[in-house]
Amino acid sequence: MARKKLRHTRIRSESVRNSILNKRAASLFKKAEEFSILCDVAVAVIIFNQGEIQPIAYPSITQAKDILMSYLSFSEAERLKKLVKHETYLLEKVNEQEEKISKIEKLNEGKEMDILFNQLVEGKNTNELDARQLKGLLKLSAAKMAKLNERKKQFNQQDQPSESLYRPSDFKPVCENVANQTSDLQDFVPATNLMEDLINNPWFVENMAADQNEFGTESAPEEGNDNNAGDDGNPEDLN
Amino acid sequence: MARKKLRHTRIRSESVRNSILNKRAASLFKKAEEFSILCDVAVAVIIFNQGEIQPIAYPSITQAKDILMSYLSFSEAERLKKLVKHETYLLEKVNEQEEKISKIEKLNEGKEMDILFNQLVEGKNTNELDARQLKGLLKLSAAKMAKLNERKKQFNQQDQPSESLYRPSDFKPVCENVANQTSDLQDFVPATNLMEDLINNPWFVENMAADQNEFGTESAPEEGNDNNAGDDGNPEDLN
DNA sequence: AACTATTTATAATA
DNA sequence: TTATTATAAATAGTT
Repeated sequence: MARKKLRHTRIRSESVRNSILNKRAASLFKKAEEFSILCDVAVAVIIFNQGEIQPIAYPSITQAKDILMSYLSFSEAERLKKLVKHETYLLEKVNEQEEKISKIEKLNEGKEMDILFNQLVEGKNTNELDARQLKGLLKLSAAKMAKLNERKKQFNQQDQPSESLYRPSDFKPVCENVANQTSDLQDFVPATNLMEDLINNPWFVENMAADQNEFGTESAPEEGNDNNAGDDGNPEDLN
Repeated sequence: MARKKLRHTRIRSESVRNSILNKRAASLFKKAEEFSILCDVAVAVIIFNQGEIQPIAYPSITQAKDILMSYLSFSEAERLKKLVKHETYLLEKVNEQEEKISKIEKLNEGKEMDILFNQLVEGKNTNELDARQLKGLLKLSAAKMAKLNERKKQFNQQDQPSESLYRPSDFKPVCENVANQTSDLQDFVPATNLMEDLINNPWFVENMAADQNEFGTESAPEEGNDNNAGDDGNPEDLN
């Protein structure tokens, strides 16, 4: 600097300031260039003049950007990469879990229906059930019905004495231990007959048929576009 | 600058080069500071010495970063923020789902046990069950047992005719529609008696008792540190 | 923009 | 390393 000591404050005159700015910027860039060659370093200089959107930069805006990014983005970009990876991982996890939930819920519904069916067998009042439960239940009971009917047919075909129905030729005691431990084993009756009795139980049959007629008209009239009236109980008719 | 003309090539000696690097960097920063004050501009200088991860920067790494980010990385920084937010969202979702799964699975286990119990009542061979199923089943059956015993006690206390047991005073037909549609309604027997019959069924009682003795010694001997031998079937003894 | 009196920066040396 | 110093370079103020 010359003629006088350098100022430590902002230059008031805008024209002077701009003049100085250009000189000093050029000088700074020249020094930066010398520096980078002499010392074999990468140097980036960026100058933001307030009011102007575009900065002036050494070696160039693009190069300065790249140089800076190579550092700022080293840590940041690594973090970014990790984040993206993490995000991908999380998204996968979410999808996996959603599938898992879906499967479990399906399974759950099936099990619930099984329970409801058994509760019904145990005498639960069907008025306590909602439309969804009834629908699932009907599906299940139709399936069970079909199974039982088939079994009944087999029994009738064989036309054997009723004792052999409860103790078929391949019957084995449920627990060998029990067989050895209990003395009054011969007069027990396997619980298997409980279900079989159902198909000969008029209450069960009538109740099942009535439920199918009633369904969708009283418990849940809003979604009642089902036309199950006159349903013969064929499982194929239930979705 | 002094003594001789400046070189236009890289300094060979590493010690000299490093010495020069420090001087020149300081000088550059000094000029940058003067410049920014005099001309009221924002200046950022970043010097990357190859091999070193951390750069040297004016006004500071953080400030240089900020200055640059305000121009170069506006979009990038926004993207980063959004990613972080998204990640938080996903993490929350994952946690929610994990809780959901946990709840469903718990519920599921309970239902499964209910089903197993009913299957057992229907005559399923207990040898088909694994240790976990047996354990849950025992818990459930003990609870049901207790309920039934209590009920049985009530019945015995009341000492009423058996018809009133099956048709208590508050009994209502399961389906009004059925009552109106079926003529042979009066001779139906509610299925409620099926479960009640169990507690008088020697097979069921013996089988339950046998299961508890057998449990953990044959079906799953590897985790058999349970000592249920001589268990009286009291539900409090089951975990 | 060019000049120039100075100040600053700094390469080589101690 | 640090200090010295001769000298190149930068530059405020002037024209």
